[in-house]
Amino acid sequence: MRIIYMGTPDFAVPALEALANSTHEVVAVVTQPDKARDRGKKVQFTPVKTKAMEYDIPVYQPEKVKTNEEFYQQLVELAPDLIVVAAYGKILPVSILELPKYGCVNIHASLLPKYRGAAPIHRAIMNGDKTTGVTLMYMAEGMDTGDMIAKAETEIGLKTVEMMHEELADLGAKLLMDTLDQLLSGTAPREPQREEEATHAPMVFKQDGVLDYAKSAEALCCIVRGMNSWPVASTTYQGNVVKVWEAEALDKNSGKEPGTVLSCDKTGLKVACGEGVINITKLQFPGKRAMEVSDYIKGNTIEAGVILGGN
RNA sequence: CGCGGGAUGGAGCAGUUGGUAGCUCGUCGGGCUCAUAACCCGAAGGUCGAAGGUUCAAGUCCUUCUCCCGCAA
Repeated sequence: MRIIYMGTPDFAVPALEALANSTHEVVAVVTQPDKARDRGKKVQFTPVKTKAMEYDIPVYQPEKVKTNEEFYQQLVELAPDLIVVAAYGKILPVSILELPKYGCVNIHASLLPKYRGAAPIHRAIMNGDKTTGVTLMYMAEGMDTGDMIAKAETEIGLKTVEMMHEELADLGAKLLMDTLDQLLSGTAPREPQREEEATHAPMVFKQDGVLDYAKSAEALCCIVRGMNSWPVASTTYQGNVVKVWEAEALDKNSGKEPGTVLSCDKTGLKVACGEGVINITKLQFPGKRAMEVSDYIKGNTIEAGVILGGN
């Protein structure tokens, strides 16, 4: 069978790899255009493009897909039986959704209908959810609103976004492969989403990771994990933006004003919160690399009593 | 050539107007102690990111390069 794969970031790589290694033919990969990003504005390929090139699969990178007749014609000529999408990053018009004989399916990193949208993994962790998962679904016009085909659930525990990304990417790939035969014979199940249970997971920005010590230590730790390794939680110390990579909630109260540094030693940087105490164990100062607090204090000090956050 | 920060013993940092390279932690040895991640004494360990230049003399000034980091995307 002829399959077109559309995806962009690392999350979309495992499923592409699984398909490429299957008995089916991935006739084309569609991914976001190369962009000059990072320091020195170097042009970088998307992870999916890099993987596609390893398998010598033709890569398409249209700037626009909505009203792009030329791109649509290219897809028509490729005559796909199925289109698989995973974190592609652009909205597909109905004309494309209806093109393949067996439809367009999407791998979404949440247990739909919860966390529809751009940052489902981040939001699930930041909200302190116990579990999350991946959902394989048929694509519809709305944002992640299509009928569901299969799901896989997993514990969040103390995992960071980065760890969950990897895990869910693999789970998603597995889900796809387990269901592929049904998809390609038109016998896959279809379960409509319960609209009333739907929630949205908007994109995360740096601003979302600015620690507000009025919150509970528990909640702040979820944010820290939900922002690691991107965009990374942060706080302010003496006018510098300090990134907070790792932290744990301590089950005790200080009575001090939220944001007050209680102590800073090799066991961590303890800060008073609205509820509980947060123990920051790994941070990063401007121009420096991330380091354990136990390393940081070998040549620096953070005195007890100062207030972090300054806002 | 997008803007800026950094590269100093294993780790984290100092190093003033250029003049024998320091601090904290760690490591090793010894001591104190019922004991210790605590304390005391001592030791090892650095061609100061690389290459050139200026100088009587460069971690410190000039040039080029490499790598790392933040912002912006």
